[in-house]
Amino acid sequence: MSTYYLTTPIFYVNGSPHIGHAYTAVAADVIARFRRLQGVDTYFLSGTDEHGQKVEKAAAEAGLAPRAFTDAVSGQFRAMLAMLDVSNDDFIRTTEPRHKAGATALWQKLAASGDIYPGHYEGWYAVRDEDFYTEADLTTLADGTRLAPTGAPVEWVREPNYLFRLSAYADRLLAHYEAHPEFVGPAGKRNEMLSFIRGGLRDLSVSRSSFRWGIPVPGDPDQVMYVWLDALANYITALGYPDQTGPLWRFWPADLHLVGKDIQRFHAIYWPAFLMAAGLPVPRRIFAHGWWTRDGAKMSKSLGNVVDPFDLVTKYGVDATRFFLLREVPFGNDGDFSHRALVGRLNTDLANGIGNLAQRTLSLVAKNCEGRLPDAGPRQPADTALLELADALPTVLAGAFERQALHEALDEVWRLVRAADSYIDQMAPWSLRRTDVARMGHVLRVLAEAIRVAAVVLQPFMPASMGRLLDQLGVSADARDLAALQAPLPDGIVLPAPQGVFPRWVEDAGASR
RNA sequence: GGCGACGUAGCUCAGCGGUAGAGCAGGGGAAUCAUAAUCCCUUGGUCGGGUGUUCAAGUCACCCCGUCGCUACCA
Repeated sequence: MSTYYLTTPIFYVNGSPHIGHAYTAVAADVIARFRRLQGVDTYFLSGTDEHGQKVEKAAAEAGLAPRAFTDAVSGQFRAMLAMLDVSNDDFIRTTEPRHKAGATALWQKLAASGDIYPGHYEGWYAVRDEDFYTEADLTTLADGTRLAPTGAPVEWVREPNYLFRLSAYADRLLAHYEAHPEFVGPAGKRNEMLSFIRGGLRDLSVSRSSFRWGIPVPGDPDQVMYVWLDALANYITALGYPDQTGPLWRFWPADLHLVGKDIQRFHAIYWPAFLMAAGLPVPRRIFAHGWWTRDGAKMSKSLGNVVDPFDLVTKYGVDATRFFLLREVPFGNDGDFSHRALVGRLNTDLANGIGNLAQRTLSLVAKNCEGRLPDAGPRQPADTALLELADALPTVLAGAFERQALHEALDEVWRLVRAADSYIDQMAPWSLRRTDVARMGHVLRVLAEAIRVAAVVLQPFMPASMGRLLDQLGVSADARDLAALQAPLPDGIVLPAPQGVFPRWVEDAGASR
């Protein structure tokens, strides 16, 4: 049986979850659920990244010990996943013993092979920002003082550190990119990674001594591991690394690391280099999605326009939220969130679209077929045309999922929904009721089959709603994967009373925005 | 500054050498099974500007204008 291993980034716990985190998690969940629907042995990992200076600082500001702070924030991320119906198989925290042990083993492996060596990092450092800057970022004043872009004065500092021999991997990385054009997506991001590598790779400082909140460097208690080396290791420590004989190790290498575009480089360059150095296969694909703005403006805490995923779900419901995030914008592009846009999708695509289609079909069955699924009859050309569109859907969607073209997958389903609405209008079963009852039944049966296909393939996007729709279509709980679509629904099964799946959003009198 | 991407209907985008497309929004009509939902028809584009290659260019090349991304040790 083929396997599929996909991951979200582990979320950095220096702040609460926002729509960006929800987006990554939902997208990954949809992909994982689709693989399961295909019958693929799937493993889906999420988690939290809890070390580093920023977390140490955020904890101090909150008046908490780092561990107490990360326990709380990590819990918020876990709650977010649960609320969004995200079906991750595991949730790893970098503060867990299993992770620390695995990350330590990885370090030792890299040190043993000579890819980590003692050295020092030096550069322009701004004490006020607690950050290093490159020469190009700096402004030099008349008196020779150099300033960071933030206006903070910088000084040249030299910190003893362990370095990773990244420079030695440029050629191997380029060769890998060459041999695997699909390694990084979208294509534009791949170009950026390539030009970064071609621009020359310098050895990477992989330890820090300026703060304490991290995994200690083996054999050197004065240093902690660089958070990225620590964090990236989660993808293998969750599978049991360094033990490569455990039950989960079969999932390595990962099929897909889904990431936000801001952390592409760490995943597409540093991580594969670490893995090469450790003698492990590299992930098959790294795909970066875009960012959300809010009503056209950048989201930021200071502007106070951050979209809280908990609020979204409370207000619009889980499935409408999930659907909106994936339907509104081509996956990989940036998108804009607005109440208006979300309500537009909710009403047009869900309530007026598939919701209404199912309701009109099922209520005709309820009223005119004694609530039983009518038999399939001889097919007329229009029937065949609609059913062929439906039957092709699983394959078409599989292709879209292969490329993480989630918006395209939805687009394809809606082609079927529109075709079905067109079909029902042309066939007019409400007229056939008086002229040709048998044909009316056959038409409704064709519609039921088409809706069933749509509902099955939409389960990954809207698990709860599509579950309810499949209930109404009389599809048993164990016959809801792609393989089950091969068999027609049993004739004559009794269907429950139809009930709208997606109510229209009606603006309250008092509601603004 | 360097490298790269993009600029197509009001909006969001697809098309990437052979008579300009989709969804939404707008207009007209039909139907009445349905969540006043649906269906059909339709308005709308000198495909950022220019030069060139070609029998033929949103589609290739070059230049210009505009927008955006990357340009490493915060994540």
